[in-house]
Amino acid sequence: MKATIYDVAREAGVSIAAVSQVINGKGKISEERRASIISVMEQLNYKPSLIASALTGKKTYTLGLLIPDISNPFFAEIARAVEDQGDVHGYSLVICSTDNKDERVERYLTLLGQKSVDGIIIGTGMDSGELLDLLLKKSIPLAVIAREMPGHDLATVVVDDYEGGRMAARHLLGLGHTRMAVLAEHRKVISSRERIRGFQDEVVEAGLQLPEYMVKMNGRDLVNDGRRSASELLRYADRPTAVFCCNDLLAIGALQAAKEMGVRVPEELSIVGFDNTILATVTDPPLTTVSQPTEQMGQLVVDLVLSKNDAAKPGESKRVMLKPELVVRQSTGKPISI
Amino acid sequence: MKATIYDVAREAGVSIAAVSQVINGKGKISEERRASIISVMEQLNYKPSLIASALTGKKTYTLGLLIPDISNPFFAEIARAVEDQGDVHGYSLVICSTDNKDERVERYLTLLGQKSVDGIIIGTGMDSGELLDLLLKKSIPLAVIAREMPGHDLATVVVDDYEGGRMAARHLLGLGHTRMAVLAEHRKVISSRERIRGFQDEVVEAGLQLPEYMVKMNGRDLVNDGRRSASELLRYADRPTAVFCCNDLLAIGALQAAKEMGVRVPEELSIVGFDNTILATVTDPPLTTVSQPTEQMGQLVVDLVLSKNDAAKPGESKRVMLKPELVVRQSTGKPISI
DNA sequence: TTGAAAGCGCTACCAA
DNA sequence: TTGGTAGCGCTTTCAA
Repeated sequence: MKATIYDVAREAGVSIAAVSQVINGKGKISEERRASIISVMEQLNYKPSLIASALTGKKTYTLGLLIPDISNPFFAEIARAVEDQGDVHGYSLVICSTDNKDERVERYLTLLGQKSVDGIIIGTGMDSGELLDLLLKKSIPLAVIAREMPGHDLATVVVDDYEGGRMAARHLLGLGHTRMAVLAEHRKVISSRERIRGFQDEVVEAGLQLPEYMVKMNGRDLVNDGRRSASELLRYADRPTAVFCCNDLLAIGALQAAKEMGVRVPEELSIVGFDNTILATVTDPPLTTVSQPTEQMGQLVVDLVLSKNDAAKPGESKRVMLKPELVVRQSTGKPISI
Repeated sequence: MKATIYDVAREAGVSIAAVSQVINGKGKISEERRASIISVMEQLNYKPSLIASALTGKKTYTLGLLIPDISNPFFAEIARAVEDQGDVHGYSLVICSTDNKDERVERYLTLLGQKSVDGIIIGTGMDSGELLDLLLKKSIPLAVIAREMPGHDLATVVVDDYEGGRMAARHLLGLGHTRMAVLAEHRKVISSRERIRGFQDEVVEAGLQLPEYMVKMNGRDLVNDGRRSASELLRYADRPTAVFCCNDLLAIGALQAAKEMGVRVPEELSIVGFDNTILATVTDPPLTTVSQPTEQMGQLVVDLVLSKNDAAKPGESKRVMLKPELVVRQSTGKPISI
């Protein structure tokens, strides 16, 4: 069986209060008692139960991370960054893959609440704003990463999605493209919407159009849905010479569609991704993509949710918006007709 | 503030015992009391604290997963499978990326112990067998995935690594290769060793050799280390015509090295990976690789650690060994000299 | 300095 | 059926 504080106290011939003191390094204890207690603790291999300590109002040293899917390399990278920074402060990480389904979001959120985690980091889309209020009422710190959470004043770390979209468009426009398409995620995903908006604004400012039928929404199975959507685009009589994909997974789908249909990339179709995951470096051809600084984002969001940062003006949540960066590889080029 | 069982009891005009009854669906309560209590619970948005309930000896509904790195797509897939199956039984998942460092393994293991998780799934290498015994003594169920844990009789789910190595070798031999090399992980990683052993046995049985200088060990930064190792191999006067990589990440490194040095794949160098991650489908050329059934593995290991499977003979731990599968893509071909 | 004791929120046993 | 109550393991007053 597991040793408890009572075992240690008995063995050391002291009260449990004394043992608690040395565990927490507080209070006054004579050096010899402390030493003897410590030695007993080691001997019994005693480790204080975090459950019990949490019940007395202390921390659980657990953070929750809500993301669409841990097997999506982008979120896996975010998770790793969050885990590492949490680890720095002694926290461990509960992973919650939501598939962007409200039902899963809801279930996970209440579960994390019941487990009294010390903070929840949200990196997934969700409709259920009420749930957040509930959590807030239970005074669980919340922070948002890689997403906006409109209508809620939460600490947030994002990349400038709008600007990222503009960068992608600027790059393609600069190459001379005039017929461009977009592969987006579910419309629930705000970052995706922002990227499209930026892309579109830039295109329109250049005096061109982004007709609605050139913008395809996609479901959960990003690669395959992206592939299907791209095939459709490529079957148009006025098929696009370039496609901006709201993440690398969709871009890979587009790449596959092009390959299947014998459409050369980038000669006949330029493809731009988003996220700059490891995937973008290994595709054929390597993907031009908009990069997010995942490591920095993970660090910042953990510090925010744990309020390890310099406290902002009270009542005003911190917002950090990082700059994306365009990484040009070989999946983009001049349109062949030019 | 968060509502407690006392709030509910007071509000409903009953004892906390009654409330506890309806939470756990046990004991006898009249239908009306039950209904009224339930309505009060909803009204107060009461959710029982899992911390408190865990302290009374019930489960924590938390599982720990130790893996080298969640940002490695193979382990991200495993994690997703484990998470989903855990979710089926109402458990959430704490992710622990160890980087295969004993120090991290140790820290995470004791942390999980202090948090009284209901089970730990180990998918990382480790030297510290004593720690496991300690955990076992504290009666935390353990199970191993995608690894062997020699010297410990633990429930285990693996793929037949040895056979996987043989399959890779058979494939390359069948293509006519005679000078082959291996890119392996750190020697601490047993699965890697088994894969090499299988590969080597098959090669030797074919009357060929696998000299030691053709086997390169690699560190934590798999892609880059793989790239470096592959460059070395390609600089040999008797450079190999094929290389078997113990995972897809190493294979990608090899691919990059080949590209950098102008070595054509598969014409001048055939590359075989292992794991069949999403990466293998997007590389240029797509990777021939040995596939592991991650989803099935995740499901099985969760059921094992929760003993949801049909109980084995007591005292005898369950072992499940799944068959790998060779997925032939375009990174392998006949050696050019033939 | 030290320790007795009152919780933390919930479960489970036992008496009413 | 119901509710009082003794813990679960630990923290934290508050006296001694």
